[in-house]
Amino acid sequence: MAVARMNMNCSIQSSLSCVLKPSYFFNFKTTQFKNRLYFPQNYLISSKRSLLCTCSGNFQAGEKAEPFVITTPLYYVNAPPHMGSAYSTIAADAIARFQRLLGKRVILITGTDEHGEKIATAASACGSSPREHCDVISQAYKMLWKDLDIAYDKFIRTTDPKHEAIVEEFYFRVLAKDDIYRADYEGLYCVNCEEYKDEKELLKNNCCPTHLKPCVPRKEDNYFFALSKYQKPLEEILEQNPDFVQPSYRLNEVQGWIKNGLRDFSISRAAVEWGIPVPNDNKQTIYVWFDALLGYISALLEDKEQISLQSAVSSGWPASLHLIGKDILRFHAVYWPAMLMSAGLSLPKMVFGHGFLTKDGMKMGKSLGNTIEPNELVHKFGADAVRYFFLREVEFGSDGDYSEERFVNIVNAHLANTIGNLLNRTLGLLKKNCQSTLVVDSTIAAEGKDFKDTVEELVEKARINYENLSLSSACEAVLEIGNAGNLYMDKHQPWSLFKQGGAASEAAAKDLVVILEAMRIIAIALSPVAPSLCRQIYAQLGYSEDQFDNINWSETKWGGLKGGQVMAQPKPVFARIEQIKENENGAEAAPQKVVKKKEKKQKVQGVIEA
RNA sequence: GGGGUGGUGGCGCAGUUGGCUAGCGCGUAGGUCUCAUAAUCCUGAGGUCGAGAGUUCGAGCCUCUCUCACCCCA
Repeated sequence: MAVARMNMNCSIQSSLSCVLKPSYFFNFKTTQFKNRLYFPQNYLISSKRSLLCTCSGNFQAGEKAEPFVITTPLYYVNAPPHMGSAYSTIAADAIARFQRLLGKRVILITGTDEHGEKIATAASACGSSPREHCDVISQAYKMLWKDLDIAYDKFIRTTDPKHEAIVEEFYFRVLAKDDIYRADYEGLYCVNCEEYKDEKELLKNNCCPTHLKPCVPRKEDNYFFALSKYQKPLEEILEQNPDFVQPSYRLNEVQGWIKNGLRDFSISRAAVEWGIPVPNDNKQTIYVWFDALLGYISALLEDKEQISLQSAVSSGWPASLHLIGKDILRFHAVYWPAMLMSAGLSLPKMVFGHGFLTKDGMKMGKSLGNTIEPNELVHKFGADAVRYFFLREVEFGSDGDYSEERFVNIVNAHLANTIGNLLNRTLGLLKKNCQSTLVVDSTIAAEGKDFKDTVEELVEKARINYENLSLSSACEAVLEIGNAGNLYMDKHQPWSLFKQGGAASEAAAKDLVVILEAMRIIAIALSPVAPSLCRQIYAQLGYSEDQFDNINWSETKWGGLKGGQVMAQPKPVFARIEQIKENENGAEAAPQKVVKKKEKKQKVQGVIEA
């Protein structure tokens, strides 16, 4: 229920510290390798291991290495997936893919939060059972993730029996700690929020500020979690691990919440049937926090494994990063750590709260009818374009805006014009002049050329930005390689050199190798963001699917392409998006830009003819 | 009401411990090459850095006041 009502963000730097080469260890923006949080007393049950780099060279994904566990929120199935969920998931997937490139064993967890009154209501509204409803919506999520190239490792549904078992065990642990008690609660309840509201925050007629519908008086005895007991420990944790909350500017807010005093919160509902029964009291069901958040742990269970907290935890807990939207930061940065401490489990290493998306400068809302439909977007423009746009154009952590015009401009300029066209023009020349075959090793071709150094510097820049979760800057650095490549082409003009023949022709052939090697590096470095596009680039460079599936960040080092390698037929890897706009009659007009240029040409011709 | 963040060329943003002619992306104007996905590359236009005052030899960066926007809390 609620995990999904949040959003996410995250940053990784610390935990990721492992890198491939010692030389990669300099220059981090933040206090990187503080890999681990220092928790008071024994909240750290598992992890001393990870602190320093566990890596050595291209370490293999060994069973023993601590995995990099990253989570998206578990999305609430009250409605089909929206763009916010897609954004969180795209970002998490890109980070996961980058970590895999570093050779880490990565577990990307996502899933759906399926309990609660709202779900039961939504289901009956369409005449189906809650379970049927959940099946449909969670399936819709899975399909969207497939369309968006999300390579998740675990998809946990909170209605999964093994999840329910974990929830129960967790509950007992906290109960044994004396952190759960029963109390009467009376107040105004918003059915849509599924929570009690403070009268102060309500609008006229006791309307909920979020749903604008009247809240109803409700009285029930609930079970409460003694959050207030954890005020001090939480303060200490944040003080000692300032990187725990990311982006850093959100830390103050979290500290403010804690400082203002923490109130125990209700963890059960008496009037809700669609949920996990409270152990020892089947008249109540467990409310979202003690249900959905546990999905991050239950998801770790292997299929044939014994279902217990211990075995789940041993499969990868604590998470390296919870990526969420800023709206659910409180629950992940305050409630959740306290719950974990109570249960004697380690805390996640980082919680990153990303920003919200707007459309054409306006907040999105169903009532406004201006939502971005992720399905529509991905079907219209493809996964690479959607992923690239949101990761590149929205500074990760901040709010960001979507407009179709901007989307098309950016994606065309970067993916089609800069990267796609660079590959295409180079392969065209290679085909015409070299039978699509590289004449020498890229290392030899680049001898004495600054270009190679430029590329290596930019790749390193990209790597550092990925590590710091500055995804936009990482994209930017990769794009700069493309710009440098186009510039190199224009300066060397291999097409003219080929016409001269002889030594000039040989030099030109080498230039093409140099560009293609840069292209190969781009394909690896951009693969976390635009995996399908990069796969196509790799294929055109003459590599197999298998080779692409096994790439490693260490291969961004110059020198991968060897003489004799045969390239595939040149074919645009990313087609420009031509914007079709309707004219006044409602009929489709030709793509705007094209029309413009044609007009220009005709004008020129007219002048000439006259 | 308290607190926070932010207001930089059309749009989105960078601007380090205050210092030479305020940068970048997209867009835009003109030019150029012709290998390429009407792409590339070059050049240009466009900014009183929210307003006002102060500190300073010097402020987009510091101080104060005001204003606008968004967020958190009460």
